[in-house]
Amino acid sequence: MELRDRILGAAAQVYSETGFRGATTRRIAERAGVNEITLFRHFGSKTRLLHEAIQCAGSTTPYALPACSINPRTELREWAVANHREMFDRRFLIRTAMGEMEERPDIFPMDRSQAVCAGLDLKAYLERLQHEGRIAGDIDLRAATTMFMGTLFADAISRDILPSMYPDSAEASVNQYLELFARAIALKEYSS
Amino acid sequence: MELRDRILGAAAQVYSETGFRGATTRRIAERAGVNEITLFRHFGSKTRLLHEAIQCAGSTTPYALPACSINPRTELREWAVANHREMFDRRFLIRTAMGEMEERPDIFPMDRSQAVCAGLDLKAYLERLQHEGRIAGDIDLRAATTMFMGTLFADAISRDILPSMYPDSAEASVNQYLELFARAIALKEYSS
DNA sequence: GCTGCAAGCAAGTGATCACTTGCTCACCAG
DNA sequence: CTGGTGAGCAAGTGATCACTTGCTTGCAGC
Repeated sequence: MELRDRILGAAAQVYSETGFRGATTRRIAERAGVNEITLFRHFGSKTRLLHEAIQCAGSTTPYALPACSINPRTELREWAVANHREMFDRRFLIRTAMGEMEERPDIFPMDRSQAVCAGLDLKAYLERLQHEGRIAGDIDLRAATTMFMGTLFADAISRDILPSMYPDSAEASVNQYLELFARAIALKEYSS
Repeated sequence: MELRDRILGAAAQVYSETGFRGATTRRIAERAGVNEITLFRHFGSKTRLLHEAIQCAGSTTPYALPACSINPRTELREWAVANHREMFDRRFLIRTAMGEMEERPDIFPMDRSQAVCAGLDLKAYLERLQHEGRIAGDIDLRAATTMFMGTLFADAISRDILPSMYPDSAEASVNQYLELFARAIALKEYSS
């Protein structure tokens, strides 16, 4: 089964770099160090191969926020850093897939993507905090969640192509976003 | 000159939908209602045509913030709504161009894109406000700018493909973002 | 040693691509 | 009436694409 995974990895990589049309079976086979015919014997067609490869490369084990928060600031920081890194590592795939979303909507399962799941996780976490009175009651948590996720997302997929806009390190930037976010939702520090 | 502009418009449109490889000269000519050969007579090659078309479709007249602010909240809202709308209208082009950025870095002048220019404008505006004491002095305005621009950007390019994440209207969402942003930077209301 | 399977190799097929050539047609100025 | 100009049309060229066929090779189990 090692060969199959090598092909899938190569396919996802080539797709991320050149898109569906640019990911020719020749290039994928060459990248995987495999004869072109082997692709067709294993996956039938280029479409099926890429579909499976992207599905596989896009799936992720989400980094969850704790059900019972002790130190929100620390928990949010670790969560934000982990989520940012995950999106940053997949930035090539994300950018390519988003660019081809209208033409091939089914190739990347956006509605169960990491960004959406993480957003739901964050919103539930913030609602718990709000219920405990640690966040001002008049805050629209859906907008706050979307804002914070959008900030992390935009940073992760733009950082490498707009270096002048992101001079600080990823971790430092995430810390600054978190600082601003905490002020926006009037997050109360833990009282110990 | 009407025909030339029609070709450029069709080229930008087809590129936005299908990317560089998918934007065949046949499709562009068909969309423009023009013989395929006319493209080559006018622009020499597909590459030159698309280059000019994207350059043209990507250029924009920036909506500037006032040099002397009277009502920051209102000024920021109008600015944010205008910038969001501009990015939203160009979302197809932006997504496609970002997806092909590594393969064809020169086709879309990112470093002078609307997002970057608007970000610089916003940062200068906020610095003026901070100098006037209307924004807390310990706020990192670069991070704040990046956060707000990132929020607007992520909303504009994700809204149509993640409707579950953006149930509210664009204008309502921008208002909510602005509300949170004002809290984050501790923006003081105008005192009149 | 034999069988069966997984993979490689050589060659080719029809489609599509960007781009070219040679010609025609309509229009407009002098 | 004539010459030039800008556009269309028909046809074709070489390259590349996804995918197929027929055959060979290496290897594991019996």
